Amino acid sequence: MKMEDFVCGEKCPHYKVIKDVEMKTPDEEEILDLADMFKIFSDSTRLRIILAIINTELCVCDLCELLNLNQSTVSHQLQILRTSKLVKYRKEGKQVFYSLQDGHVEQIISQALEHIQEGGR
Amino acid sequence: MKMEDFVCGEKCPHYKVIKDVEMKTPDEEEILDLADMFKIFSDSTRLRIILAIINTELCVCDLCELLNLNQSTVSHQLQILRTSKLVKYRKEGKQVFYSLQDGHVEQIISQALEHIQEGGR
DNA sequence: TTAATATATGAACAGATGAACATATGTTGA
DNA sequence: TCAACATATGTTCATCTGTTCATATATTAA
Repeated sequence: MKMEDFVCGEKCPHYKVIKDVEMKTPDEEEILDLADMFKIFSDSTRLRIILAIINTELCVCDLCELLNLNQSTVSHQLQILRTSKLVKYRKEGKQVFYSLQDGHVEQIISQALEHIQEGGR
Repeated sequence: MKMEDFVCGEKCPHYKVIKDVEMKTPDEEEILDLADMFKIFSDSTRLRIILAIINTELCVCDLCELLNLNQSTVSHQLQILRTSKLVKYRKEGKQVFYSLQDGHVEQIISQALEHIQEGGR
């Protein structure tokens, strides 16, 4: 990046600071992955599914009951969670039991929950 | 919830488990707030802005340069971040410097980043 | 006051997304 | 084999979201 490229000319740019930040920032691909992950959590239906199976494995039918959603909606969201490798599943006859892939998800969510609970300020 | 309300009749429902999960799950409002928070993080532009100001306050112009975005886009996203109380700002003449509201955001993001970096598995 | 600069905001448009419906797949037992 | 059940998936539609363009506001200096 050259000095002349700055929109604000020599008036505003904090050139050194920018260079510095550029160094420390995760690369583009990581940021996109990160955004994708948060996108999964950004829907309340998916979040409710995740919270439901945080300590217990549940079958699709249980999730429908618990969350009062129709089966199609639940299955579609579970597919998204499967694709993003956030949940694992186990088949038992006709039923499929879902649970969280690992503890990381739980940590991320409970951290965020803390932030919420500390009040809007 | 009554037994008869179950879609799967007496075949599938893990009644006790469901009751149990219901107890431990955060209430609706909290889940919605949580989803809203993740929604903020779910856009790569906003995420890049957040990551940029994670340790340094930056003016809008700096952010435009650093992220190679036009000024309108940055301002719009900053408004969203302001509204959700995730950033604070400080005016200095014509410029406005933005920084993170508190350390929680950083923690949530770095935790998620760890998850990403551990590989897709 | 006027011009230049930094930021904010309104409107419009393209693309993304979640829910619902219909239907398909797969499993079990008769 | 067939019927019942549990789950998955394709499609459509209404809604939401991010970006861009144009313009407004605010601050500074001449």
